[in-house]
This record gives sequence, C-alpha cells and structure tokens, in this order.
Amino acid sequence: MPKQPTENSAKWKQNPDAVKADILNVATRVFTEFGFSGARVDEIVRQTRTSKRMIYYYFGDKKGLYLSVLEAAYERLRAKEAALELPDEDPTEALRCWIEFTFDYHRNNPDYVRLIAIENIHGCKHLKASSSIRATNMLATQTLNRICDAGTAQGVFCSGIDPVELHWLITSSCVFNVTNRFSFEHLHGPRLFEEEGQHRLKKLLIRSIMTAVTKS
Amino acid sequence: MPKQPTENSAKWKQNPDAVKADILNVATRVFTEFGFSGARVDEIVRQTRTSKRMIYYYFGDKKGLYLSVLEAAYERLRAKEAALELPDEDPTEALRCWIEFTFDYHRNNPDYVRLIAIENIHGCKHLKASSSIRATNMLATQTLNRICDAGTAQGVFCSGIDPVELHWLITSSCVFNVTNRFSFEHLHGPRLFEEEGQHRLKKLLIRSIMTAVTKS
DNA sequence: TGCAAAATGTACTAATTGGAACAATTGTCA
DNA sequence: TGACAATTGTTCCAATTAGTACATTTTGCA
Repeated sequence: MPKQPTENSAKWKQNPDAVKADILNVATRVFTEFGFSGARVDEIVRQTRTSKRMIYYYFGDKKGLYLSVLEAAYERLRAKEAALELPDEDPTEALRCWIEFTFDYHRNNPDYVRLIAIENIHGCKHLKASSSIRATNMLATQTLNRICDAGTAQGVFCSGIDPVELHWLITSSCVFNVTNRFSFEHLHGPRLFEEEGQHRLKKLLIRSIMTAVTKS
Repeated sequence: MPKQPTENSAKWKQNPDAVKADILNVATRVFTEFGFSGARVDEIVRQTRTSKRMIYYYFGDKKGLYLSVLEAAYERLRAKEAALELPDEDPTEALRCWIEFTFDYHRNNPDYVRLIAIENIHGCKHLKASSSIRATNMLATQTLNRICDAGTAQGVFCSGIDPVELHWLITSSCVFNVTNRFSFEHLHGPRLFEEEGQHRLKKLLIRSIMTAVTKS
C-alpha cells in the first residue's frame, strides 16, 4: 500500500514520461524564443517542474535536448500530414487543399517553423546529425508527386511541373509568413497578419500557384 | 616629418575608418554564421586586425556592434534599390524586372537575409530600436505601388492587387530561398540550389506571380 | 612646438553558464 | 521482503565571455 504523504514529509513520485514531456514543452518554447545559443538551460529549468539534473539525465546535454525538441516538432508535422485526406480524383482541388493545409499548419505551429529557421542559421548541423528526420519528411513531395501525376494525366496541369520546385514555391511563402512576421510587421504594419489579412494572403497564394500550374 | 619605423619599434598609425570597416566586415560574417547570441566577441576580434578594445571604443557593446552590422546591411540594399532603373512605361516588364532583381539580390547577399532571419528570432527587438531603418526600406512597396498603378491604369493588371501583399508574395520566396537553403537541401538534395535549379526557380516564381497579376 | 583630444595596446575581472559530483528516494521483481 | 536499478534532489565547479581599467601613442591645432 502506498504511503500516505504526511504533512512533514511530502514525498515525490517517479514519473519519467511526464517529466520528459514537461521538459520538452518548456524547451520548445525557450529555444524558439531565444535560439539555440540564446536559450539558457537554467531558464528552461526554471519554467519546469523538475530540476536541471533531469535534463542531463534524460537528454545528455543541451544539444541533445535541442535535437529532441526538433525531432518532436518534425514528428508532429509528419503525423498531421499523414492524417490529411485529399480528394485524389480531383488534382486541382487536391492541390488547393494541400496549399491551404500547408499555409494553416505553418501559421498555427510557429514553433516548428522557428526551430527550422534556427537550425538553418547554424547550417542545420543538428538536423544532419539526426537519424530520424531525413526519412520523415518526404511525405510532402510524395503527395505533390501524386497530385502532379494525376494532374498531367488528366490534362489539367501544365506539363513539366517539377514537384520539388512546386514544394519550394508553396512552402516558401508559408514559412516566410511565420519566420519574417516581425520584420515585415515592423516595416509594413500589422494588417497582413490579422485574420482578414492572413485570409487574403492565403487566397492570393493559392490563386498564384493554381494559375501557374493549371493549363490556360 | 613622419618618423621612420625602426626595426625595433614598429609604430602604428591611426586609421579609424579602416578599423571600423574591418570590424564591421568581420562582425557581419560572424553574426550571420552564429546568430547574435552564438557569435563571440572574441572570435570577431580574432579575425580582425584590431583589438577588442576597439570594438567597445567604436560600438559600445555587442548589441551596438550588431545593430551597426544590421544597419549597414539595410543600407546596402537601399542603395541598390535606389540605383535600379525600371521601364516605367511597361508595368508588366517592370514587374518582371523587379522580381528578378529581388530574387538575385537576396541570393547574392545571403548575409543580409540571414541577419534579418536572426533578428526575427529575437522578435526584431534590435530592429525596433534602430531609428535609421524604419524609413529606409519602404522603397520596395513604393516601387510596387507605382507598378500596380500603371498596370491597372493600362488595364493589363487585375484590379484589386494590393502592393503590400504582392511584396509579401515576391519576397517570401526570395527570402526562403536563402534562409532555408540548408534544411531544404538536406531533405530534397542540392539540385535546386545549383545554377540550373536557381534559374528554373526564378522563372517559376516570375511566371507564377505574373499570371496571378496580369489580366487573363 | 606643445598640448589636448582621439585612437590604440595590454592585461584583467566579474558574472554567467553548461555541466558534474554526490547523495537520496522510489520502483520492480525474484 | 530485500536487493538492485531507475529516477530525482542538492550542491558545487571549471570554463567561457562580455566588458573594463589603465597606460601609451598618435594627431590635429592654437
């Protein structure tokens, strides 16, 4: 029978998963806010219900923690992508849905986008060191591959559309919309990042890409 | 008459401008490579022909140096933009030129793009503290404003094109092309970032935007 | 020419920060 | 139940790093 915690001895309970999750959550926030070098381990600890000891116990060192944060963020995207259902029979509509999904996901998960921005500043050296990420995120191009194939087969898309280039075109705007939000706001005001503005941007992006891809 | 430097006393000469320029150059490299927090003042000094003393003498502290680096980068872009001559009478061609210029400038000046990415990670707090930058970079939207006005006046552009949204659309791809190069290469290979690939991307971007803006 | 101001060199420090040492408590399973 | 492994708490440290104190040299100018 478990001991009743008495008033003078508030004993603790082991809970590895909760501790790990807690650390990861906080670390995600702190890393995205300050970058890898700017993030302080002590600050992460402070926001955590656990101690610094636990970070090093579970993640080895600061880099290991950062890498875990990165991998978890990738995994969340992968899961969402895998769960997305597109109208396979209608490539035009499928592409529209895909763009919308991509735009919204980036917008709603700035942490993910910022983490990758941070990675890129450091030449993606952590990313390259991760064995789990490379294979993970090819779903996007696979999806676009399918869509393009169907589109050209049905004669509704231009020929010569490269799925990777298309991915570049879609993702660039969706990423920029998050990563450079502050500087853009600073120069041009907050309008485009309010509800209405974001809606318009999404429509603009969709229109721009659809007209470029579909046959005149 | 200036003293001849004898063999045992190699005297130095004052040269404030050269020293400042030297520091700024090196600091730009180091900051863009490691981010603000990741950059080490000592590393900047090491790559410099001067001493740490000089950095604090001219720039006050690390933040001041970083801000100067940022402002110098902005100023270089502003100068290039101001020097650009567009065919005012032909809005379609003017827009094409502008996109091409923007794409190339970003590509050829990754330092500028990375600095802004770094700024955004820190919420642009340094940018906001700079008095010289706000007014500086509005040329882009002014230019697009002119182009759009001419385009709709001549009836070759769709109505309802917002120059700021257009700026967002153009810049997003041009920025992403630099900031996220490493992660994109890591996931999809280096092809798109070689000469041929970049050329194709630029054409794709131009086509995508032109078709979205010009009247069907 | 001489002197004050600007520019530079050298050596040092106070504070931060990632990480480790050591110890104690809890859970598990034979 | 008892021993061993897993988990957590506490305290401390060595190295890094931004920034400074102090001294010297150069230069413009009255």
